[in-house]
Amino acid sequence: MKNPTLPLFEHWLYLNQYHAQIEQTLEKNLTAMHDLSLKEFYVLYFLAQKSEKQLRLQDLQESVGLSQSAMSRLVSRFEAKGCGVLERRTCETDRRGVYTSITKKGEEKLNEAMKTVDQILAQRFKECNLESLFAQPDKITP
Amino acid sequence: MKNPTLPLFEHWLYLNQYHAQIEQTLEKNLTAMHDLSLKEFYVLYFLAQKSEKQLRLQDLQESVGLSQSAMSRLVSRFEAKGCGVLERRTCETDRRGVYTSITKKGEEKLNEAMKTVDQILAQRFKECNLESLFAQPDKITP
DNA sequence: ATGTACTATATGCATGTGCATGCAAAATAT
DNA sequence: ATATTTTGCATGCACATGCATATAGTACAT
Repeated sequence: MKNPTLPLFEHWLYLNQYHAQIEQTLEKNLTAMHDLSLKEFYVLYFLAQKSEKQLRLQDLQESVGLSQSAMSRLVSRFEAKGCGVLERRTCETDRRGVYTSITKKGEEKLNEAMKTVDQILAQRFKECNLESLFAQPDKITP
Repeated sequence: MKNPTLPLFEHWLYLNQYHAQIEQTLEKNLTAMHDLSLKEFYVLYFLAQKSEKQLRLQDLQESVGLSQSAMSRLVSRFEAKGCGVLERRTCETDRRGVYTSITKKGEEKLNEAMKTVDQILAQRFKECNLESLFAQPDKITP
């Protein structure tokens, strides 16, 4: 007797669309203005967060949310781009491991790119009625 | 003098992770329990929404948020799976166009799958402090 | 010390995606 | 009416991804 398409799902669709729009805007602007993919930006961000300015591939995958193989190749491509924001180095104490570290140049690039990102996020977060996204779905259509 | 990594971005990361987790759970469960990808499910949903139970490929792309070519192939593959939930038919009045329509069997499958989806969404929406996701970021770290 | 199990990353392969383009049908101009 | 432009979908191609597996190094058992 229930409505087969409950408003719960419509909420998800809305959230989905909202997320996709922001993601696409970030991707487009980072690429155009900083020659960075969004995921490359994430990598720089998570590296910069660490005081040692470096992370194992393993830790990067978890943070960014990619598979092990995808992250391995992402970092490879990123380093191969030759923009010098990133370095790979075999771990001395465990020579299976690979450390990826961000360079000074990388931190500067990150800071510049972060300005763009923050600007976009500020605008998007403002222009959208966020509360309605997460009003209790049950209470919207009785 | 500003902090180079403003909390605005952390909010985005949180939203991103939240979104990714739900999406992955939906994908996994739809595949396992109903032999449907999430995007196939979206297609069925948008078709069922229309009273005519059919849509142009063009309209489907927009609704689902895929490129024209991706949607063309998605529907092709979906039909080719042979589960009989979907039909493609050339538009009579404009023979360039293609109508995709959902079958009775498709609607039943959608309803079953929707139960799974709603169940997951209800759980995920509940177990997460959604308000904190969208508290005004400015006010969090003065 | 040697063999076995485990771990971290790299790589072959299949797949889904977007972009550019092709092709057929319709709309428009002349 | 014919030529040109536009539209809707299909398809070649390049590429990023996940899964499965290979490779190399480490840990553990005996």
